[in-house]
Amino acid sequence: MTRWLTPREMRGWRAFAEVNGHLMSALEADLSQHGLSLGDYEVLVVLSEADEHQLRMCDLSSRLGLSPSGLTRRLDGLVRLGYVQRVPSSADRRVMLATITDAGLHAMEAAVEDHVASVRKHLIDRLTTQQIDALGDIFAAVGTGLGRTITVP
Amino acid sequence: MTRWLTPREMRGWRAFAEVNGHLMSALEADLSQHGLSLGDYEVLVVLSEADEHQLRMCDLSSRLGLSPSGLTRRLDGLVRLGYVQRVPSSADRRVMLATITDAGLHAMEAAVEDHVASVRKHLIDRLTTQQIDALGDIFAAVGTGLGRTITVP
DNA sequence: TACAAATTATTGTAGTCGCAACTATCTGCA
DNA sequence: TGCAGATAGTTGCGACTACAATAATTTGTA
Repeated sequence: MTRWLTPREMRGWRAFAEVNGHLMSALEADLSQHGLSLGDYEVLVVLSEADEHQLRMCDLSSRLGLSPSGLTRRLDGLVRLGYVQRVPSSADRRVMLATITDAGLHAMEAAVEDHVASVRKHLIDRLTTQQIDALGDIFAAVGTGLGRTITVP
Repeated sequence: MTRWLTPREMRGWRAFAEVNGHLMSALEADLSQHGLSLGDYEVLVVLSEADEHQLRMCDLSSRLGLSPSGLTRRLDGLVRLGYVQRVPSSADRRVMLATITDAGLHAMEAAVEDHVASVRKHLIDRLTTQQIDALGDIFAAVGTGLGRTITVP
């Protein structure tokens, strides 16, 4: 027996489903002025917050929700830009450590101000304080269901 | 002067940013058991709710957040499956009307039950009633900022 | 120790999408 | 009416991504 969505559940789901993509597109478009895709930017952010500015490929791909091959190609681009380096791990010779370079840190810093403004403009500043808390609660709960823990710096 | 994100704002944004993709991947994976991508499914839903089961390509691409060319290719696939037909508009010869077929309606109906269960499992049933309302309010507000109006059947 | 199974990363291949360019058609205004 | 500009859809092309297969290395167990 199927439990259909109630009108209120339908409204919540549909609003999310319909707006989600447009929101990400808007953020992506704003960020492109700095020559970075949202995906590239996320790599730089995650690496900049990692211990010693480096992370194993497999950990990074999991964090970013990318397939291993997807991350390999994404890193190819960032290496070409000089923002990231590949460093073989001395502890495990299967492992490549993705390391953010000084140039990568500078590129990220150059973009972060506009990016924060973009997130404010399209998302945060449209919400009340209660809604911002609810947003965190909602996606933390969903993330838990998906076996994810949210990382907040 | 940049207004940085407060810790609570950062938590809301990061939770959303980190979980969003994983949520959509989970829904996509569940739906793939019916041989449909989430994108294909959305086309069928939108067309099934449209007047006379048909929509102009440009209206459809806007609704789905796809570029015109992206919609052309997506429809190619659905036409090949027999789920959608292209019908030239008699009122405007530039226009092609995308029309859902009976086979398309059946394919959608065959998938909808599992899809609703999937949305419940990963999203709705993890939230309180208040959070479900908040989800609708939040994305309706964001959608308004992006010039979108949410459509609820 | 020895070897099967698991783990890590990359490459080949195919599917998807957006941008720019193009064709066809319509609209508005002189 | 006639024509410039706007609008609708498709196609070429390049970028991005996932899946499957592959190679290298490590781990667990007999």
